[in-house]
Amino acid sequence: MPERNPLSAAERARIGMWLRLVRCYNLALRELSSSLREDCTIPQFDVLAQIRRSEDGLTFSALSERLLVTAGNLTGIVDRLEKRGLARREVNPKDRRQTFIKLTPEGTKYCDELIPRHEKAIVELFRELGDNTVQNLRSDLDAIAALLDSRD
Amino acid sequence: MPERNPLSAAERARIGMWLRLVRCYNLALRELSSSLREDCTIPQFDVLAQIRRSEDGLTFSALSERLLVTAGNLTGIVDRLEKRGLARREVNPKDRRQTFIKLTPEGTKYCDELIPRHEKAIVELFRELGDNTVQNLRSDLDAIAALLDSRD
DNA sequence: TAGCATTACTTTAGACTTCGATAGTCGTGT
DNA sequence: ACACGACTATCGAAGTCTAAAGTAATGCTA
Repeated sequence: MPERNPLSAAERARIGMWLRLVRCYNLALRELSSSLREDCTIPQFDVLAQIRRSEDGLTFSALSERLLVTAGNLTGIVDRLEKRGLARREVNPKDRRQTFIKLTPEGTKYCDELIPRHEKAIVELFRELGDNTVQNLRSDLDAIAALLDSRD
Repeated sequence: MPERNPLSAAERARIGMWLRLVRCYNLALRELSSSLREDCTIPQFDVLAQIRRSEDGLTFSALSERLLVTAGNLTGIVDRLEKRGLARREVNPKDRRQTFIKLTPEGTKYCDELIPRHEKAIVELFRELGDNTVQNLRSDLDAIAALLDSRD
């Protein structure tokens, strides 16, 4: 009998909220990745965008924290960016454990064309949403992020 | 000069909203998948949960629509569930192109233990969130989903 | 009933993802 | 000097994901 301990309305509301968040994430991500498809994968784009906005490049562990992915994962992504001539590795001479990931000049040019295009795609995707809906979502999602950041 | 066409406040708000949504999704997904880790991957769980709540099983294409993944992807996931003895394939005798995915008795037992546990993990993760925050998020996310569903 | 488009699943190739193990490197304490 | 523990990036295995091509079954239509 699965009804042994039925959920309260407040509990069901939280589950429903999560399912809706997952659905929105997946639907939007599909649109956005198909709008970049010919140029770049989303993970590669995320790495490029992070490096672009930081002078002097970023280490794998710094990138790993910002993008919420494991460092092992980044190895492959950066390999591919390097192979495309968009990024390069540069060992930190002060601490040879660390490797900075930097943009090549082509990578910088590439970013300056691609980032505004991607931002436009995001804006376009949510254009019809009411301005106050957007504001509410921002602050409510901030509340969730604060909750989750403060765990362990 | 990347400042050629600066974004309006409303545009920046939409981009910020999306970035927050991505962050919340990733943070929460990490917690939830680690709470299932020893038992099941999230995609396998999603397939099990869908089949569990539908009598007579589901076809690959029905599952594909509900879970927003490609059918090619499901082949591998169902293979693994079959190998674990939790699910089985059953060709539709009325239309031999279709395959129903059904739970084995062990699969049903497994679901009835795992699903409540996963629901509890979700509830626990968002417990501290205010009830009206939850309600607002539900309806605002519904607005996004409606927007995205109505595309092409 | 022979051809043809459609539908449903599988396969393939390439990319992403995690975890756990490994190998260098650094700093510290002895 | 040197051992120890901590940190950093890489590698390997297993799983997830997509798009595109392949295969099989079905249905339409002439």
